Amino acid sequence: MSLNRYDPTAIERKWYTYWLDNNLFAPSMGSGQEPFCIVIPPPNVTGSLHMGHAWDNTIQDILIRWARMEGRNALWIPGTDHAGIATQWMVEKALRNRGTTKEEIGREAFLKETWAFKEEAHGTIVGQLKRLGVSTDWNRERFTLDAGLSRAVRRVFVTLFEQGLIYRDLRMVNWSPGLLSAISDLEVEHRETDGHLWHFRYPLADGSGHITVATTRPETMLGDTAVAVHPDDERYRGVVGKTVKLPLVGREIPIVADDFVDPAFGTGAVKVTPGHDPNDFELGKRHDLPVITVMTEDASLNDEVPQAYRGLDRFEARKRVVADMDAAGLLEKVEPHRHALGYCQRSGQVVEPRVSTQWFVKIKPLADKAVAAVEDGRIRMVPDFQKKVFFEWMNNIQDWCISRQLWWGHRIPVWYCDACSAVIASEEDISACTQCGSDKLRMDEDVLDTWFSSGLWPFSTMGWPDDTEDLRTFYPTAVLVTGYDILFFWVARMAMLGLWFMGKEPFHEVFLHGLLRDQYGEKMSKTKGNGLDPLEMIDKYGADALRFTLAAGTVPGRDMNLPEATIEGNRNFINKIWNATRFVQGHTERLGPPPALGGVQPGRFDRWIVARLYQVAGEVRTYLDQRRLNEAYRSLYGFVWHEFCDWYVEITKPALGGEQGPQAEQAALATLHHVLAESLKLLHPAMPFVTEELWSELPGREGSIMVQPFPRPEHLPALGGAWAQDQQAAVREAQQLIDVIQTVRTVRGESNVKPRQRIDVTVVPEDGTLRGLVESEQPTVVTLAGIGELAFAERFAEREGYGHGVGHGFEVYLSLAGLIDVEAERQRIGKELEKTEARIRQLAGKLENPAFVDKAPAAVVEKSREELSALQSQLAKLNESLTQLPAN
RNA sequence: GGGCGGUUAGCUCAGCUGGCAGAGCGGCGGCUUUACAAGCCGUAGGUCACAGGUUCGAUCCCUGUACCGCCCACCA
Repeated sequence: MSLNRYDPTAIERKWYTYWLDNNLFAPSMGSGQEPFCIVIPPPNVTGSLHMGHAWDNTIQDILIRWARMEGRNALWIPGTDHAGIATQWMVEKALRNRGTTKEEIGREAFLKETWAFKEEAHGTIVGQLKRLGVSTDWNRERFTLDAGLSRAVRRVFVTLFEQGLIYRDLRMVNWSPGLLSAISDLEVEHRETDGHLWHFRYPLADGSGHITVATTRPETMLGDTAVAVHPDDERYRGVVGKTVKLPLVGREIPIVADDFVDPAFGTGAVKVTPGHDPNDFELGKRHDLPVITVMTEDASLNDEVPQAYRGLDRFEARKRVVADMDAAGLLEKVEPHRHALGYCQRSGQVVEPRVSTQWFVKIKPLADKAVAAVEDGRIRMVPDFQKKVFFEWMNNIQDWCISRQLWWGHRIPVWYCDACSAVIASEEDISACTQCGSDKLRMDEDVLDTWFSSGLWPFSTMGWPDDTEDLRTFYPTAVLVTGYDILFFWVARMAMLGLWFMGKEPFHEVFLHGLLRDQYGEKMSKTKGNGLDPLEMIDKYGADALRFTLAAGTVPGRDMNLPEATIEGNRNFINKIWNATRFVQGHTERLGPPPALGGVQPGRFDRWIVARLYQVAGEVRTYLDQRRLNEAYRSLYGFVWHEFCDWYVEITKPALGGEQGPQAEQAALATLHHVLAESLKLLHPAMPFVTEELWSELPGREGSIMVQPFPRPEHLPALGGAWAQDQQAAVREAQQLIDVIQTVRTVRGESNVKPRQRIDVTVVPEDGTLRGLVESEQPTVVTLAGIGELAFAERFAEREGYGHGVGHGFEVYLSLAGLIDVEAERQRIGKELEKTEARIRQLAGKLENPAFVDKAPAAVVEKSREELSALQSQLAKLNESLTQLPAN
């Protein structure tokens, strides 16, 4: 069968089904095979995947498919994350749209609702991943809330609890009034915000005057329990120990001295609200101040404040307090003030510091192990500079607040006994108190931070806490691929928990890619609506084009801009490969199946393209190994398009036309086939669908391209015959011949000679080697350069009517009588002269410098000398050519 | 307030042991060349942000400056 026009949608579904049906994504589990495992960063079941996911998964698929072709026991485990906050937020939003709330329908119904939501999102996500072509082993798919993973979560919680590394405490936490839950430090987003600094007068209780405090949060004054000044501040020396009467409230509160206060900021006196400010909370502890929480969970004022303010939202209350203070003549002044405010990442609400009882992980002991593993290289970071970022955070890490006042997630496996007040952590559900036997047990209402379960992902997905074959085979995983934006959220947690529970790092390498941006460098996001939708791009250009684009844009750690035009360009590249295959296929059908390489007598160009193929194969492997995907695919793209298609395919045309005898014909056919087939293999990890399709079209190819050996430079010597001999010479000679052809073409182009018009050419080589070379490849040179009569001369004096070109070690003269544009020619030569002269000055200067000649490596000096003399002879030729141009 | 990136062609970006600055897109000129107009041939375009330093030699290494982006951070 022969190929039609390239149409991605026509082939992609077919091959994905084929791969699944043939179970090609499962690990081979062959003994002696080196394992190579990746666990997918589980996408949130909140909706659909964006381009960032497509990027992340393309990289992983490339690494996995490559490893498979290298003969490794490759496994990629797929799965999804329940994403507690994010998912609950979406479902709550949906409920609100239906005019109800989760409280109204109750916990059980809400969870049912959320599971349904999850199922739908999951279906969408899996469908998208399949469209992208990911070769994950779907039989091993996991979900963070499934039974196995939940068991792992409980095991980890209870173990850490028993080790004293999980504790419950009354603390000031980041409270999200939008979510009605505590959130971790990492979930707080700091943003510079314009605010004000209000100066309030607090009258001294003894009537001897007032003290002025400065605050950005007037409403919290209703919860003030002190005023603080710096102990050394002369201005306030006399008032420390006195009390003030808190305006609007009437409470008498002390003036205390504390080092924390910065005398230079504001008035040097600060109101102290231990219930609503982390600093004040600490300060309050030092001075034994009462903690008054003046807000409800949704951040409106509660009954601890005077009647007039109760029930007001905190920002309403702020206005009211300022107005009332002003009315009382106690507002001294208001200054604009820009400061960083904490916002809840999910709900967007300003975080309200709030004292509450939460569960924490004492994280330092775990962090130390992770830092050590990165320091000593058990975990490698790509790019390397991310190590610094990692250490910075890990070395200043704070205890991790893991309880969330949500419903969607792993319930905290702790029971409280109302009879004996025991607190029991248990892996199994319990119905009676393990201390007193009472059945008056209450299970903790809260759930765990989502990242608590994702942190176990590299081993929970493999069946831990059971001792499974997967764990024994695939843990530690080879590489974790993700964006640098979740280094702390996820990578750090996996490193810590993996080392703690498995005793081994969860991955040998962390490969951090960047963030995707649009063509203007803006971060892609749903809210901005500037994101390219991966499915839309796949529909339009094919998954392979999208994947190749993402791969070729992958520079470790660097953000990528993704203009649609780039995807289009790469679709065109695929189209090029498609058509090259059609070309080869056409000749195969005509001439019969291609012989093996070992059975033909290769010509110079055959040896050249094969040598280049294996050079490129070496580069691709090296670059992939270094995770420099951009370089790997730049190299491959250039080879396939600009060497194989632009040159080699063109070069074979005369031979395939039978002009050079049966031997050359067979050699060309065999070489075309081989180079194409091997190129398809090199391309396969990046563009699996089209390479599989084209592979299946090549005669004599058996089985999926997925499991073919990835080409290596070492394969070249095994080809036998003349293939491995004098590769350098073949490459050098081919390049010289190409130079001759290009030089002729340039002169033709400058004089606007029609492509089909044959022109007589005289080549003036500097030595006999080149002449012999051109003569031996005359048919190729003549065809590709559009030459009529090809002649050689040692000197060529006649200029009139001739176009002149200078290449490396030769000149060409084109018989262009009547065609030559003298003025254009003069300008072109003039320009060439300038360039040559400039370079000569540069080189000569260098060589006249004794320091250079002395100190630079001999090879560099020698190279410069050679280049200089070549340029000088070129210069002479150009000058001669210029002076002999006809006057007009 | 600390820290990390970036600044290279009109645009988007490569350039990883210092030795002639590259690609894609876009531009310009020419092509119905029997795989491909999603193409082919040719071509123009750069003080590698700025200032110093190291070096025979710096886009690359060091120091500083200016912008841009990001991360972390409890000064009200």
